Amino acid sequence: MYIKDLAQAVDIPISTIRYYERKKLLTEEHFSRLDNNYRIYNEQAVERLQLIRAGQQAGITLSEMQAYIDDWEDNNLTDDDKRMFFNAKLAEIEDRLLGLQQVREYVLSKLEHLDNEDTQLAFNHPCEDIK
Amino acid sequence: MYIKDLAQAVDIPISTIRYYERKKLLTEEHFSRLDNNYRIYNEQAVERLQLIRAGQQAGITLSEMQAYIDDWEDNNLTDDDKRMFFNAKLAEIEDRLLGLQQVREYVLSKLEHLDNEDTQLAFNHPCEDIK
DNA sequence: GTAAAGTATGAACTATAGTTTAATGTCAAC
DNA sequence: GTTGACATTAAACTATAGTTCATACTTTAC
Repeated sequence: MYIKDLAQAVDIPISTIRYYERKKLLTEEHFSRLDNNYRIYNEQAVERLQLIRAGQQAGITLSEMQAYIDDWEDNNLTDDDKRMFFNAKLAEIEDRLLGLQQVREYVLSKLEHLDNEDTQLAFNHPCEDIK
Repeated sequence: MYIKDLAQAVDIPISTIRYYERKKLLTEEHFSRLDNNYRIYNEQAVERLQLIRAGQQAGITLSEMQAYIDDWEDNNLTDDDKRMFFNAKLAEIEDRLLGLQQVREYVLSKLEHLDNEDTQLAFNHPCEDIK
């Protein structure tokens, strides 16, 4: 899979794919080189890029992801280290999920308020300020 | 309320508060000046900063917020405009929630993998659900 | 009345996440 | 054998969201 094909497969610009490689988020495991020096990517590359995008959606930065991947792939860690690491990450994720859900409620309430406004406008009620 | 008090009230650095002012996210409506040129903030400032933080949680950039607040306060937006804006934001939030849940599943699967390893190694109890 | 703490300003600096550019190499088609 | 589409690199550039710095003025504490 040439870089162009990978870019199309995951809908990420070629320049960004090379940037991720510079940032060590893509390594030798994700591609090899042809004689002409062109990169040839494998399926792991697709998965890694999808994981990066999922992580970004979740508000995890590239360096956080990098650190996480490093820690995972470093076998200096005992199972307990790993468990602690993942439990910590999980707690962070749960926190973020909660926050995000709150913001969703907030946005939803604004939408409802707008809809109520419509019904109320007919009766000329004064509109209170939104939050 | 001096800038220090505001900073404490909303847990945002003083430098960031001044930065938001530079970015026009805080205006004359949110503070006045003493004779010595010190800013004195009002409750609206607290609310505005909380709104900014909530917006950021929802993935709204400062310039988006700036444009949105301007339009909102100039009454340039119809209710349908507002509805469309919030619906778009809602879709983005749902996206982020999905991404976050994917990452949680991924982390959970890693933890389960570790625990299964343990079960085989040490006859440990199966792992109860975390969180 | 001097030092420490707080406030002000503008400008430079930082980090993150890329994008763009320039210069060059490769390959397939005509 | 030249054109065009693709590939390579390093380096410069951009935008966002701040932070830090240098310098200076004000207020509070001792």
